[in-house]
Amino acid sequence: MLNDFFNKLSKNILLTEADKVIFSQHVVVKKLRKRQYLLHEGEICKHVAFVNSGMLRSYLVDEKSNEHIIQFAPEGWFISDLYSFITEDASNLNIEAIESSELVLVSRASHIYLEKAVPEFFKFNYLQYRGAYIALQKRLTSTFTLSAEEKYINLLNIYPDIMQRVPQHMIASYLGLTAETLSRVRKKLTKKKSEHS
Amino acid sequence: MLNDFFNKLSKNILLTEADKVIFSQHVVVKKLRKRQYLLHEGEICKHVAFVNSGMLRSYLVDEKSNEHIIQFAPEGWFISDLYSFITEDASNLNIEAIESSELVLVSRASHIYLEKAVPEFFKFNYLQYRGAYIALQKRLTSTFTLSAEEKYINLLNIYPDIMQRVPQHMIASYLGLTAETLSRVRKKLTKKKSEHS
DNA sequence: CGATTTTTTGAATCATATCAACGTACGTGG
DNA sequence: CCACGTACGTTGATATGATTCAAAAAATCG
Repeated sequence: MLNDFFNKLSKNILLTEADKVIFSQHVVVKKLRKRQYLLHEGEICKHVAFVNSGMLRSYLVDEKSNEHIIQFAPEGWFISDLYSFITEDASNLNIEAIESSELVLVSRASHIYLEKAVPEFFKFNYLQYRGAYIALQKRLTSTFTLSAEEKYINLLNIYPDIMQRVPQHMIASYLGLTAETLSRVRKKLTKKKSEHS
Repeated sequence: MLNDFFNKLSKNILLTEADKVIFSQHVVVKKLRKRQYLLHEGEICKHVAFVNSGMLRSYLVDEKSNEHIIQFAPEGWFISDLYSFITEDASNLNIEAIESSELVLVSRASHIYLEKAVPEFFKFNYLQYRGAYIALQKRLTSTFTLSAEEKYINLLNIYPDIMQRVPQHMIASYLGLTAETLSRVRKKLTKKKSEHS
């Protein structure tokens, strides 16, 4: 059950068998069917979830009830509302499975415990946060500097297979576009492509 | 020279006098006059800078040669291009003093050394990265969900005195607006305010 | 003071959003 | 297996918020 989880950790840190035992005593495996939620806005985010299989999304709903996707988490990724998880304030995010998924959940208490009991896990989180910060900064600058078309192409460069897994309107939401705009962008691109050949 | 720096660290971690001695041997104090640069794009970012006094900005220039401000760093903040600093790839950011400033510089080698020699510094950076990630996520969502006017008001709520220190066109750049748009937003707001009274 | 930088204002333009309708595909229950 | 409902994607017409360009006004600096 926890193999993928341990493999992920092992890519960045050194995990002993003893560490794995400790982890296995402090994490919970959970399955979610498509469209089930790990977190609803208003709740306190109780877990960091590692995605063993499947895929989740976190999103926020604004005053005009438009959804804005913060993050996609396919297998091998983590997802949470870190702000709520740390502060124990109510979250304004929703986290939903967009495919049937298997998760490894780490509660707040376990997270704190594990960082002490397994110093390498503390280091792992250090690297995660740092990497997430850098990646998010890239996303912000592409939001500022690119047109709708460029944003879409840029995303495809980073995640070439994303269109095969994620509904188009969710991609639009992630990019900060409307579904209609993305549809038109794609149409224009396929036209360009056919002209080009 | 390093008092502000140590005070900043001490807000989140416990620093011993011995730690302070170690730090003092591995950091460099540098002064920058207004308009001087800590980093030009194309260079490798060699330092993380703590701002003792003054204020810096980091920004990126896009293909249309528009500037986009990534971060402001007034006294008490850190600034760097973390991506370039870590990977030692060329940076595409510029870091410039927008006021005469005094900085405490930590080189890459020193940063790595200090994280080992002063475990609390490792913890400090963990907290910094985590906090920076959360803050950046808020900024991204406000970019997605708010109008120009709302973005400006939102910024004033977070940094009430920012207009007193930063030229207006830089605020616009930080918010992802043109200087003209921000000027019009402000005009509209002062009108609203006067009507309201 | 003159010179440069910054902010303001106006008019035209543009990219994207909005609203509404339609087409298509999918999956579930009858 | 068909029919119906729901979700998803496309298309068109129109609206809108923000940008662009240009120039004047105001502020700042040496």
